[in-house]
Amino acid sequence: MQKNKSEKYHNILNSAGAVFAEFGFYKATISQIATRAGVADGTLYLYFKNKEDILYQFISFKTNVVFKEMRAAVESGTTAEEKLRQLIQCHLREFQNDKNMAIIFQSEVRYLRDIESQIKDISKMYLDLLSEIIEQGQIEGSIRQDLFVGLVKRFILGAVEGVISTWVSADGRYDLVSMADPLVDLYLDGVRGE
Amino acid sequence: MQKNKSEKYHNILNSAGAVFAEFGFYKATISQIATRAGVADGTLYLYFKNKEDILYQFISFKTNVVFKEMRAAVESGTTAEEKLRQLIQCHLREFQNDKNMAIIFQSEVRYLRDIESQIKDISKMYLDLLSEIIEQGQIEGSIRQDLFVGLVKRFILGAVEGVISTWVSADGRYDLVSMADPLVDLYLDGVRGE
DNA sequence: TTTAATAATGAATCTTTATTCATTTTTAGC
DNA sequence: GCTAAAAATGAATAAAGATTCATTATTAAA
Repeated sequence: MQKNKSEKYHNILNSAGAVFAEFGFYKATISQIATRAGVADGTLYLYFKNKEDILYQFISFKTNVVFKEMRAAVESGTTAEEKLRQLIQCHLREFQNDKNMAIIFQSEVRYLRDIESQIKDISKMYLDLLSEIIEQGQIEGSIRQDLFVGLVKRFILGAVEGVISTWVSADGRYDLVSMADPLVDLYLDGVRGE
Repeated sequence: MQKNKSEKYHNILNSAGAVFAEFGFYKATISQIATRAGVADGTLYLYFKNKEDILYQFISFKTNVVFKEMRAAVESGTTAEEKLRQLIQCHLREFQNDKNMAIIFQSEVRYLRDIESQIKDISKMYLDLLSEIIEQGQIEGSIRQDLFVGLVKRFILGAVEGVISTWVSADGRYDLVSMADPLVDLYLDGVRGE
């Protein structure tokens, strides 16, 4: 198994992403991935331990990339509200720009239940970003004090994921990023009338 | 294949639910399900077309039950706010009372992408319930007019699902239903301070 | 009790694929 | 251009597990 992350490695990884996204992990076959990558079946085993490892590495790689972006986005804001807007915008942008990733994160991550790993911590990292933002907002006074923060975080992440999920179901036919501000407005002000 | 939904049919369905929830659809085996149900492998095929059909029927059955409950819950309220509270409470209660269902809805429904069916409409039915409530609220004046309803619905459902998902990850160790009111408060009033 | 229909069994079959590895091709240093 | 190491190939292997079906057990009516 090669050690350096060569061009071929990433080529296979991307092909795998496309195939997993289209068929799901279990229905996807090694041959499909190999064919799409333009290599022989056996070649995959020079770069990956096994089929599961391909999924694992895909998710792991994407997670790293996306989190770097997200952290940068958060740091680009000053107030809690700015940071939140930047985060949600970044989240939607990254997923919009990589629909395979969006689909896989949505459908396959659940299958990694057993695999103890950094992967379990995808949401955790995200929720930690949110924690920081919420705490800052509470200090600033822009966010209420009387909140169950654990619930608020889940509330925010759940809603973004729901929006992404709908977008995926709609085959990515509309602009996802434009949902960011309306969504944050909902977080902040709720739906109550009068 | 039997036609009437006998006791054995439901026994198998429940066993399947437990096994699917524990191992996931693809890692679950027919033998595991049969053993847990206390019947022979072949017996499953007297009641179900194939393995996928078992999952399909499980989801289908649970969906019907839960939707009956949800509709009743909504109808038990008068104002939009009451209806929303009842719906979310019912949602959380039903999932709390049937963790296998919660896990399966969360992890496996995505796999039915290809299967065109009433199952695709799980969220749709739910979103329709929400539509009614939101529209009523807008007429009453308890919900703002200037909302993108499509987004609001997704926002609400996404957040509940997120909360359920966290509860499942935490192995169902706390009371899910008690999250209902705080959650609805978030929908209504948001997190903004002062 | 006999019998015919119905239900259940579980070992054998069949299919599908992930994985291996003996062989071939490519690469790069000389 | 030669050669040894590295990389790639893809046919053969092996394992798993879904599904079938000939056989056995159960049921219920006469």
